[in-house]
Amino acid sequence: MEQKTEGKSYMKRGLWKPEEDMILKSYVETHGEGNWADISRRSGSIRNFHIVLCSFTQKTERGTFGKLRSLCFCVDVFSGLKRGGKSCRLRWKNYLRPNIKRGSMSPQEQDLIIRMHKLLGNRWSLIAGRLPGRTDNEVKNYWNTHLNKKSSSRKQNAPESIGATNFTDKPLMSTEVRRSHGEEGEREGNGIVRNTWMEEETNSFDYDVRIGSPLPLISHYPDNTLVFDPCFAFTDFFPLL
DNA sequence: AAGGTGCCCAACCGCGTCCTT
DNA sequence: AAAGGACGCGGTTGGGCACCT
Repeated sequence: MEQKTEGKSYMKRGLWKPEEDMILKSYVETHGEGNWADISRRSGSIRNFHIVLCSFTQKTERGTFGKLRSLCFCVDVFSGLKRGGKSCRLRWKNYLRPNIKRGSMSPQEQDLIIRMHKLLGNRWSLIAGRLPGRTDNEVKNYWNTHLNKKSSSRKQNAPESIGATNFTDKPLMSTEVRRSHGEEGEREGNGIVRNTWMEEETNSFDYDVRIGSPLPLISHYPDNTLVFDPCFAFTDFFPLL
């Protein structure tokens, strides 16, 4: 799904792929936040690229199992990430930014949202500012799907403590990541085994094409188990390029 | 098992504000 | 002071999933 936006080339839309996340994350870590329009503007001019190694551990109710390692080549930064600036900013702000808290709202957070909303109305960014790790989009969605109904039904019924409601935990990973890692389900009560891949660590290595940095063609990861040749056809790994 | 329905939430859109020139 | 671009915010949409019949 692509569309001509922002008066430039055709921009990709829809759900973000893990590779795109990786590229955006790499860009922001290298260049900092802001200049979102530059990400797509610089698209196509490969100047350097990152190698990112992610480790995941599989946690089940029977304990923690082996690691899944995924090797990702982030063709920098200047990557061919055909996304509009707005889309990149939103993705970073709502999902990729460090310290984003995922999972269900605690009773305290629910209570705070209700009280703040009573005070400020739909000023979601202000409300989110009082909830560390929560985004305005998340607070807004949460209000619209959970609290709005509850709040209106509370007007009809007797006022109650909001902490009494039993909310189920949300998954820890985004929809697309959960799908790509084959998450089975969270309904432990129904006999379905919890099977969640958790990102454990990420290592990245840079190769600068501009200045021909003297990084070796063969790199070893900390445990000396992986080898990488940057002359690789990395486009094989990035259908989006 | 298959189809219908409703819910959730990530992402998009439009508009207002801020900043730079 | 004006214009244009970048950014931020709130409203809305729609894809995918779970549940129901």
